[in-house]
Amino acid sequence: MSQHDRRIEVSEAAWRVILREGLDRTSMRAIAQEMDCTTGVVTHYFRNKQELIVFALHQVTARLKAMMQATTTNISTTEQLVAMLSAFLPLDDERQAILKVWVAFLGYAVGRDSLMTEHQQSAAQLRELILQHLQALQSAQLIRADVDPEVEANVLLALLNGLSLDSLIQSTPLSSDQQVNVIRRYVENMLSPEPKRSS
Amino acid sequence: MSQHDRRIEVSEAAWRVILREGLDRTSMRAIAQEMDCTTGVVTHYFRNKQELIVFALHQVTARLKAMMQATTTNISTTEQLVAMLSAFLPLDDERQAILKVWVAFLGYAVGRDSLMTEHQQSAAQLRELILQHLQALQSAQLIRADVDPEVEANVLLALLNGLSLDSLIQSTPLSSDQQVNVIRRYVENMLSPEPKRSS
DNA sequence: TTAACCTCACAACAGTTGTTATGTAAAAGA
DNA sequence: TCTTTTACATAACAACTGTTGTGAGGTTAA
Repeated sequence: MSQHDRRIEVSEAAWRVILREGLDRTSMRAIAQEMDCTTGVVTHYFRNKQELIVFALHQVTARLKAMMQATTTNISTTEQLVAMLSAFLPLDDERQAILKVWVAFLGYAVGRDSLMTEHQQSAAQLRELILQHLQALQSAQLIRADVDPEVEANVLLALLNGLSLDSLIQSTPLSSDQQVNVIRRYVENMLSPEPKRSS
Repeated sequence: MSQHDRRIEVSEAAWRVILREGLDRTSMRAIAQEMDCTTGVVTHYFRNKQELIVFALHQVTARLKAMMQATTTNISTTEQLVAMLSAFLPLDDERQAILKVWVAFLGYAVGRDSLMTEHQQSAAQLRELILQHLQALQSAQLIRADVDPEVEANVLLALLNGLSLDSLIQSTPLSSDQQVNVIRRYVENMLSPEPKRSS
């Protein structure tokens, strides 16, 4: 097993501890215990704790990005855009877990400018991803000309983050179908007026 | 100064430390130092740290709720609804500070079920607030009959939370006007069809 | 075989943590 | 005035933290 893979194993053990105990109780010893070994492993693959935290955060944001990119790369219909955006939503256990870890890291970043910058860079990448597809769809005249892709990219990402939080902190959260439908309705509101069909 | 007021002073000192240092570095001693006194004060007014944390969190959620309720209690137009919702957005320094503290607490709640429940209760109250106004507007036939207030209450709160996060983690966040406009456009999409006017 | 290296266990370090007990001066109440 | 309570300061406690160093055992390379 390569050194890089081993680092990922450590960071995934860290995820599990974070989910179970909380980020502030995720100590070196707790991570090692989660891996059924000693702190020697952790210190061997990471210079110090901060490096581990940053690495684990990178893994989270990389996964989020990968989830959206895993859909068709060439988005030619709005329904494909909906599919890509929905890939971000916490619709299964794995994505819910990632969401919780992400939220833990975000809260941890308050009061730590360097970590908050990491979050901003990650968010910028996701925004760019959405933006490019919006611009492509607008070039193809599938969405209206008066829609500002720069703004709507922010709004769509905000909607995704908001719906994700909804599933976390609402006692009566939206169902999976409802979450996707919210996205779909918002996207369809940007559609160009339907060309008249001969009836 | 009453005992209750003193407790609030302590929790507000905790907020400042959280903003500056991060929640996990907000120790009893750091809070006391922020108040220019010793830990004797903190331990005198709070049984233990958890009680302090829960109290400070309650103060945050109470403020958020108060902000939305501070607008006109009787919402008879959709623009008043937009105003109420906009009161939640982090449009000034104070509300941005509260947002950061809230995010810190939310991340801290991951792995702590009791704290997460507190967040859910707070979110349920905000949802109820929005829901009641939506139902009233629908009764007055200002918004369409096919709009489901139960769903839209979640969506609107998700949009508010999402836009708030946007201002925190986007390197190119929406301006204040843009944030309000997003809310306004979404609300106006629920409007009943305009009654024909004589022209 | 010998040497270098990788992987990890283990122990010890100083610093920080929440909590508790004790002391003290001021305020309040009788 | 005497007593009780309030509002802190101070110090000490064990538990836990990240970090570092040492060394053992196994693998690889010469």
